[in-house]
Amino acid sequence: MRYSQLFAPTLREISAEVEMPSHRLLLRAGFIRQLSAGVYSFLPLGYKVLTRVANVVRDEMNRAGAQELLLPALHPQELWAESGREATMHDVLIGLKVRGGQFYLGPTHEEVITDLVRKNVRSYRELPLNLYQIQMKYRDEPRPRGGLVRAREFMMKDAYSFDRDEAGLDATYRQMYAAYVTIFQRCGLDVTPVEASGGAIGGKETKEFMLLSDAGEDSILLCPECGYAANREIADFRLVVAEPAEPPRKHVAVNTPDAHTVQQVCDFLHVAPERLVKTLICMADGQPVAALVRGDRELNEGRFRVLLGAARLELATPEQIQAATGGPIGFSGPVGLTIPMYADEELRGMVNFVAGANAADTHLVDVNWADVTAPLTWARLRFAEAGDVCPNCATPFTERRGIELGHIFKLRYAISEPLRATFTDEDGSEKLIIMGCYGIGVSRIISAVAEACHDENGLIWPMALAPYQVALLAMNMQDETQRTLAEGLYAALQAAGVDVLFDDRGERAGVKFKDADLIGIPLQLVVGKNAADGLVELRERRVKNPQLIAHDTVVATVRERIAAAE
RNA sequence: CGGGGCGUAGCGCAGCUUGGUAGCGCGUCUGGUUUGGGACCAGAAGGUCGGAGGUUCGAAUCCUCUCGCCCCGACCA
Repeated sequence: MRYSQLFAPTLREISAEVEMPSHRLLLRAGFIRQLSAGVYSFLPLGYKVLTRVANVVRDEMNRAGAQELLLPALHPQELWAESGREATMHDVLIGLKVRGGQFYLGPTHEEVITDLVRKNVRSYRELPLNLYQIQMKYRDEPRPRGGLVRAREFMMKDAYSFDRDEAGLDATYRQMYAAYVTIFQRCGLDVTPVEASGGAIGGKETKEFMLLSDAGEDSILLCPECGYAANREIADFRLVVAEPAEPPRKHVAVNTPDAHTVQQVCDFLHVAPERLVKTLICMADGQPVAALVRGDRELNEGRFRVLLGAARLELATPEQIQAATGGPIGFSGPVGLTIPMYADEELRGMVNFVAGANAADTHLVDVNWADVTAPLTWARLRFAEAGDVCPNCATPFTERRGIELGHIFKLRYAISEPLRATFTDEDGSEKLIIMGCYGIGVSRIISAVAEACHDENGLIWPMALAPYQVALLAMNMQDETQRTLAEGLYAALQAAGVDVLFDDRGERAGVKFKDADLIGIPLQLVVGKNAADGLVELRERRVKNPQLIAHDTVVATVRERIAAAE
């Protein structure tokens, strides 16, 4: 490709509003442009990288025995109602009216693929089946961010497996796990598999593939000793129970005007947050329940929701709190409460703690569990955090942020049951197909690689994903010797099957260097003053190690370097 | 959805506090000189100041509403 023909509008400056390095660089280097929040165009360079990522994924999926197909983006509303996910995924569904009824833009394709399979698969002889698609998905994200990291329209690879039985699913799952490890490795990413939550769809035994990064949206707890790694949403830990340090006293009410946050109460009473029991009033499918955690801890709402078996769980509004506790928000406490109460097991050992009095501007001090008369259920309610210890080896966790790039999990019958996707087994009985689902954020990988591979001058693509393998820079196109040599090398490299971007513009050398660095092509071939001696300069974007080589060895040397890099 | 920030020329920004001729840098166009790390000189074009309403003799600037975008949180197969 000749740079003079290429549509790659690079930007010298970019708005200070754009913060994430990958986002800034992808915009500056002319890979993507935003149309709307979370909606991006892929320009030629960005599209080439997207295609390269997709091809790596495709390659490994095919190798693992999955078959590629393409599914509709328009999904009839009835199908989503049938699976029951119209309700659970309501918030992200983008609906639209079409002649013939209500449709949704596909946010994921379990329903569509399962419908396809239930209509076309009858016998155990046709199983197992692993089908995948690489295409745009659409979600009404509450908050798009970070460019391609979280978009409303994004490219995703999703594979769906259909097996006869648990053993078959196990085998497929393991196969996908191995394929994922290879895919991320080929993309040059150091990805950490972590224990994860199945989310709204449920499903046990699930792994997320995380790129550890400060820009990540998920919190990961890592055991430096045994390698246990888990998303904070589900991370397990070994509970260290404190022994009561003092005899219980009788509780008393104290006036705490305007102290409705933990911090305010602590400041006012001069106690540490871990001496407080925080009482959170939640609405579980419309019914009020109380969750008690230590003042300095965070309630894991997802875990709590699963514990309650509720479909929906949210924090109660001030009005709902008033109705459920008789007091205003910020002053709730377990003493005298009549709604169902769940207390974090860590609280068992606490004595003489502080809690709300369910009355305005009032807290109770020296509260003890004996003071709580209504039934109380002990459970694990809080998030694990750095400092908690590994469930396997009791080593303290470290906590990191991560960008989720892939997610594999066993759906089992979560979709096939409501959709009645069955087959006839060897013994003539009708059975539900057991399913798995394996996603990779293809467009997100672009951001992840950009985030992991860049320097102050721009992007640095790994050879396998680079938009071009070599940037051929002619320092001075006016110089006949340079121009002729560069044109010759361009033709020779193309003939040798090298993907080369030839900067044939009339720009000054500095501009060409800046653009080449910004775009991040791994190899740079510089035709300049040494052209008269038949010499050109070869260097790597990553390390900037100029090396003079004879013009007639260029093709061979470049091919060697490419092979070495892949 | 809660909190914070920002919308002024193609891009990046200043001007707004204290109302009075809309500015700077980059880019673009023309001519010339340059040519190994985003050149220089001369000239030129280019703006409904996000939108609507209001206050005022007069609004980019003050007030109200609204739309869009960014960041933090909530949410997230």
